[in-house]
Amino acid sequence: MVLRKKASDDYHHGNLATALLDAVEALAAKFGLEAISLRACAKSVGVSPAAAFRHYADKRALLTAFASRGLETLANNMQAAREQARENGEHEYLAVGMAYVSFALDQPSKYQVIWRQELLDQTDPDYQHATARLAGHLASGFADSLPDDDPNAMSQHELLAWA
Amino acid sequence: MVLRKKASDDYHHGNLATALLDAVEALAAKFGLEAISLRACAKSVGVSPAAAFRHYADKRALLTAFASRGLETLANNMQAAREQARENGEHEYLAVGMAYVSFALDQPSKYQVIWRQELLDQTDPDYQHATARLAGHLASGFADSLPDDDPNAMSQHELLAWA
DNA sequence: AAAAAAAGTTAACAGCGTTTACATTGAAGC
DNA sequence: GCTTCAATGTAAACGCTGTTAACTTTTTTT
Repeated sequence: MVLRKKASDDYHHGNLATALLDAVEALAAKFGLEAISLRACAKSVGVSPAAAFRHYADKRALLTAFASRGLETLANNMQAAREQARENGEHEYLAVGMAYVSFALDQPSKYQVIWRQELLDQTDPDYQHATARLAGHLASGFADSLPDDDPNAMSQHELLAWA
Repeated sequence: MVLRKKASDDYHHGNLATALLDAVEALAAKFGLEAISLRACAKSVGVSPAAAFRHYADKRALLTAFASRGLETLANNMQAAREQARENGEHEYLAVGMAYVSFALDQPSKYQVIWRQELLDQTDPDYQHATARLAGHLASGFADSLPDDDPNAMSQHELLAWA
């Protein structure tokens, strides 16, 4: 593991990979997913367009990494919600559903990219790991009711069909 | 209404608007939806790129017209299936579901573009008319069971949420 | 036949993803 | 401490994209 003192030296950025992910997040929130471009991300980070290719094989890889980060965050939220529900003796699958809906509402740009399969590389190991985690949490409440007034019932259907 | 004698004169194509739609269909079937470009469509029709803009405001309008044509076809299929089911005393909603699934399987490229909202102009009158027709047919069997082993149950959910 | 409208053309613009060749930097080994 | 080397940046170019502007040709209308 190599540690760096500053991220703002000059030539070397220090953390360009995650800085690019942050740029994706910011641009997606501002202009929408479709408007995202590698060049714009690079410019917003203050780096040349080609620099991005030192860290991601192509645009698809960058978006896949961004989606993976979002999936991991969502999985973390679900895990925390489940543990708290278990402590309080509440239904875990409800907590999972709530975490899902909260994520979708609070972070729409992160949420949307997760399901845009045509933009992602589904063979990516990190992505597969993240989706496996998420599927595990979703499966926790799947044997149950799927209440019709639950807005994420359809999305669970989707997830199952795709995973 | 203006009639033309030939579609292959020289300068004037005669039916460029629908020829471009056919080109979209052919290219989508061959290379996938994401690979479709205005320039490729124009070239495949044998016309300059700029010519497309005499008939469609932009690429989105072309894709929307293509989606509308697909939706109308699907609605026609459903209508025919319903009438035949009624004659035979069968369930109409089943016929509608069958027509839907058949369309999705037989014409995958047409089917896919229909649901790619981010590529379409949902304010387009033709598109709205087509979707309204389709929603009407789908609603015919919606009060009924939504059997879990019916592959288009989810899609009906989707359609309802979006229409 | 003249004028107007419709439907093409070529050429250009800015932006895109991506590659190639080169420059700079930080770390490792002598 | 110098040299070497890999990591990480740059600049410039390629071919592609959607789109526009100015112009030409054809068809229709008057």
